[in-house]
Amino acid sequence: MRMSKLFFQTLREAPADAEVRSHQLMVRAGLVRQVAAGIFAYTPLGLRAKKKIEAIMREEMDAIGGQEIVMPVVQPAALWKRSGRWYEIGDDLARLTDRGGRELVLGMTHEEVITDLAAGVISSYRQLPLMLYQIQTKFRDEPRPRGGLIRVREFTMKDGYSFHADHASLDAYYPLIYQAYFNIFGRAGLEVIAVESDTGMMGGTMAHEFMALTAVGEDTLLLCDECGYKANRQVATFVKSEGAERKVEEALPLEEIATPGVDTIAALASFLDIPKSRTAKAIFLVATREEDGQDKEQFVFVIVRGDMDLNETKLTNALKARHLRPAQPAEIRAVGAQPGYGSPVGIQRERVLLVVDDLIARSPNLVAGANREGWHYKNVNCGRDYKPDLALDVVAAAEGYPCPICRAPLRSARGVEVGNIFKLGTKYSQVMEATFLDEDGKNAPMVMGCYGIGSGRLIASVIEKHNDENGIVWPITIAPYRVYLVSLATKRTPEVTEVAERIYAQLQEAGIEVLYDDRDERAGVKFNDADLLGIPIRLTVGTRGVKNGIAELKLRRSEESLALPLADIAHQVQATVDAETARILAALVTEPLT
RNA sequence: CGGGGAGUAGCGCAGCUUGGUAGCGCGCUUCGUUCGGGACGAAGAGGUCGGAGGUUCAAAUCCUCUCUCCCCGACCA
Repeated sequence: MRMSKLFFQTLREAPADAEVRSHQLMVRAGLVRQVAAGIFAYTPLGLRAKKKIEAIMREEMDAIGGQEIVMPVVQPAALWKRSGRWYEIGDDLARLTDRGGRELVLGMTHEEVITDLAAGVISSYRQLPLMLYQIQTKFRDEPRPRGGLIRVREFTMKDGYSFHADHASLDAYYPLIYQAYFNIFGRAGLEVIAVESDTGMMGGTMAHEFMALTAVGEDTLLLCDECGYKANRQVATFVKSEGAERKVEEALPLEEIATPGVDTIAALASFLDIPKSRTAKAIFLVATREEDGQDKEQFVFVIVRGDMDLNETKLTNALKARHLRPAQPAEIRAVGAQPGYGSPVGIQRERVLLVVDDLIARSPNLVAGANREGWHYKNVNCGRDYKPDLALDVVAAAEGYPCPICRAPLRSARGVEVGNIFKLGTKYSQVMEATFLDEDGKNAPMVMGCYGIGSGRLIASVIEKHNDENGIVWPITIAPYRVYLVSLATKRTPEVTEVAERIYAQLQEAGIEVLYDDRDERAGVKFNDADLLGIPIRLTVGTRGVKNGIAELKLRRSEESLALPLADIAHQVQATVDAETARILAALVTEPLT
């Protein structure tokens, strides 16, 4: 491609509204342009990178038996009503009506359509297992897009769905997809870790998220450097030993104490000069739960130790709630509790679901609120002073907490979720009646798995990792072009143009993707753009070189340059392409499923 | 949805306090000189000042409403 004809624009300065590094670089290098909040257009260079990544996805999906299909973005609401998600999902699901008044949705994912599709085609166990995938647009009306392509509303996703005759077949397939995912990210030059994750509204029994570790990540991960335990904070567990150690302490009499103006845990601990771990934190929530096909709201009173935080995901899952929201002050008072001085002692017990963290049940003599402004109780004991409905692990793991496997301190890190895989089981096949006849001639629901990777987020994550002060440093496997050919010709040096044109033709003939900077610009402009665009191999043709019969080859990722004889230059460039590609593939690893 | 910030040329910004001909840098066009790490000179093009309403002789500037975008949080198959 000739730069003089390319639809692109490099910017010397980043747009003011781009804060995240990858966003700034993608806009400055002319890969994407923002159209609306969380909605982007890809321009030619960005699209080429996207297609490269998607080609890798196709190869890896095909290698494990995947068959590519395409499903619609606009889908009938009826399908979503059948799965129930029409009612479960809120405003993230974009809904519209066609001219005939029929309800439609913009697909935010494709479980409904694929399950319906599979149900229509599959009728026998002989057709299973099967894996179908597509690379298609999704639309999720996110409340807050952010970070350029890190979190958007419209995006392209590679989503795959596998169908099995039984759980054993899915269990056998899962490690294959797990490895395929490592292959995809590895080939894209992105190091990821797989962590256990919440199954969320997808449902299912097992799930992993593939996380690229970066500070701009939206998820918090807990990692153990000793034994390799890794989990999303939403599901991470840890060893709660401290409470057990104090179990020997005897329960002391309940005592009411004046604590004027002390309405936070931090203030309470400093007022009484005790560690936060000797206090109980009250959290008031309202859970939406389905009972007899009806949504019902339930006031939930949660108690965790003062030094710990509630993990809402754990609580939501434990309660099988659809949704949790903070309770309003009026709602809190209505059950007999006092905001800021909340206590399980003396509330209208029948109106609340009382949940305590299991550590609370084992921690004696805590300080808790007295449900009276300016007063607290000392020596509150679970079991003696109040009886919880549930005692289970509902607190969030944090940096330094003991690893659940080996007790070494956990480390926390931020990550971007670039892919995820779920064992769905029969969640969708059951409600949508996607059944087949098994070997015994009985109807059974298909067992499903689903597997997703966002293209744009993956590109952004790669750039987030691979850049320097001058611009992007593409891994050669997904770079928009592999070679950036710089001609330093001027009007007075037509011989340089001639050589550059010849090299351009030779490289193209050799099948090497080359971006030819034939613009009438000064050397500095071209070199700076080359750095910004980050094409892995730069070939420079100038007066000096031409005189000596050489062109200059420089890798974007290194400072050194190499003189290449003009004769046979395509072969030498190809060798460099191969070496750079091999360098990335050498980093691929076999990851056993943990 | 709560909190904070911003909308003036393709990009980055000034002008607004104190109302009076809409500006600067980069980029873009033409010509000339230059030419191996973001050249120089000259001449140009490009604007409903986010939108609507109001105050005023007069509004980018003051008032009201509204839309959009960004950041933090809530949220996030």
